[in-house]
Amino acid sequence: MVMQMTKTSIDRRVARTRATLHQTLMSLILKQGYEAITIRDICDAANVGRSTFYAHYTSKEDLMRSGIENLRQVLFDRQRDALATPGDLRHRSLGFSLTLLEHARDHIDLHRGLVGGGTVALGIIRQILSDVVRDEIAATGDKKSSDAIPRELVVQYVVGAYMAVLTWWLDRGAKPPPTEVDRMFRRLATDGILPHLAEGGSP
Amino acid sequence: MVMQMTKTSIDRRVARTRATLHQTLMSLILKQGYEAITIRDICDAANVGRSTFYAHYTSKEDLMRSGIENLRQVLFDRQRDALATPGDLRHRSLGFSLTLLEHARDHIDLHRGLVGGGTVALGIIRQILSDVVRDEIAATGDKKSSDAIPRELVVQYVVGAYMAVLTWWLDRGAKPPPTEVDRMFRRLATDGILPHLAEGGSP
DNA sequence: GCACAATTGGACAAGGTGTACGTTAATGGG
DNA sequence: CCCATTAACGTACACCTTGTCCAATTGTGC
Repeated sequence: MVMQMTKTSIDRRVARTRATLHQTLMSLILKQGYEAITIRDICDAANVGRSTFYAHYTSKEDLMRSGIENLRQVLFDRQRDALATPGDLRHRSLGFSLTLLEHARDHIDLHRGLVGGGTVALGIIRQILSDVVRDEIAATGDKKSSDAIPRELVVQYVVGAYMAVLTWWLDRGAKPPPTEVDRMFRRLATDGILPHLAEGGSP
Repeated sequence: MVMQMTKTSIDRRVARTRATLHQTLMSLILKQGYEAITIRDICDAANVGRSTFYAHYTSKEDLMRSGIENLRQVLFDRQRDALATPGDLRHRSLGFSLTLLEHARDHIDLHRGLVGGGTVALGIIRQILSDVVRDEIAATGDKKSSDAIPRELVVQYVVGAYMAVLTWWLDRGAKPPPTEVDRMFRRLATDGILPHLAEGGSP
C-alpha cells in the first residue's frame, strides 16, 4: 500500500493526499472543533475520496497523531542542544518551555487547533512532554533524601502545570510574548506559588 | 416533564430512573471506558427504555455532568469551613487538595472512572477546581508587585498540576495515602520543584 | 510509453442518534 | 381506596457515520 524503504520513492500523490488531509483537519478543527468533525467532513473539504482516506489512516485519531509526531523531534533536538550547552542549572532547566512556546507562536493556528481539539491532541502532547521532562530530570539528577518525592510525580506535576499554562495562553490569543510566559511559568515552578500570592511570602 | 418547585414532589420513578442511569454509566465506564459507551449500552445495562433516557438527559455528556455536579458542593463546603478556621496561611492554603484526595479514596471506583473517562469528566472537574482555587486565591489576597503574574495563570497552573498528580495517583491504584500525596503536592507547589531535583537546591 | 500504484466513486451492511406516539403501569392526592 | 396524572415502555421511523469492497480511471516513476 504505502510501505517503502527508500525515502526517494514516495509517490507525489501520496504526499499530496496526506498533506492535504492534515491541512484540512487543522482548518476544520479551528472551524467546528475536533469532536464535531467526521471523516466525511475531512474528505469533502479536502476533495479526497473517502476510500483514499482509509488507504492512509485508520481513523481521525490516526490522522491527528501522525500530524503531531514531528513535534516530538523538534523538542528532543532542542533539548539535546540545551543540555550540551554549559550553564547554570537554574537557567537551563525546564528548557522545553521556551521552545514549545515559541513553536506555538510560530505555528499559532496549528497549536490553537491542538489545544481546542479535544483529548487526543492534548494526550499526545502530554506524552511527548512527559518524555522530555523525564529525560531532563534524569540528566540533572534527583535528590536522594529519604522523604523524596517520586520522580514520576514531579514529571506529571510539571507537565500538567505547563500544559495548563500553555492552554490558558493560547486560549487568550497568545497575548504576552513567549519569553514572558516562559519566565512566569519557570518562576512558579522553581519558586513555588506562595511568593506570588501573599504579600509576605518568602523571596 | 420534571419541573417542580417543591422538593417533596419528586416522583419516585424519576428518582429511581436517574439513579439507575448514573450507577450504570459509572460501572460501564470502568468496564469499557467512557468513549466506547453508547446510549444504547447504558439503557440496555440499566434496563431503561431509550426513550426514557431522552426524557431525562439530552446526551451522554449531559448524564455525566449531572452526576459530577454534587462534587462541587462538597468541595465548596469544606473550603468555606477551612477558610473560616484561623491558622497559618501555609497550612490552610491549597486546602482542596486533601479534601479531594480523600473524596477520591472514599469513592475510588467513581474517581477512577472519571479520570479514565475521557475529556468530559476531566473538563468538569477542572472547571470546579478552578473555581475553588480562584476563590481561595482571592481570599488570601494576591501580590501587588509590578512584575506580578496574572492571577488566572496561577489558578490554571495550580489546577493543571494538581489534576496531573491526582490522575497519576489514581492510575497507579492510589497506593500512597492521601495525606502523603497531599503533602508532596503542596510542597511542590509552595517550595518549587528545584529542591526536589538537584542535590544543591535551595532549602 | 508502459507497467504499476494511487485515487475515485459507488454500493453495501451494520449500527447509533433523535424523535414521535400509542400503550401500559406506577404514583400520590383526594 | 380510587382515579386522574404522569412516568416508563417499545416500537417504528428517517437520517447519519463508519468501515469495507470493487471495478474503473488517473497519475507516477522508471
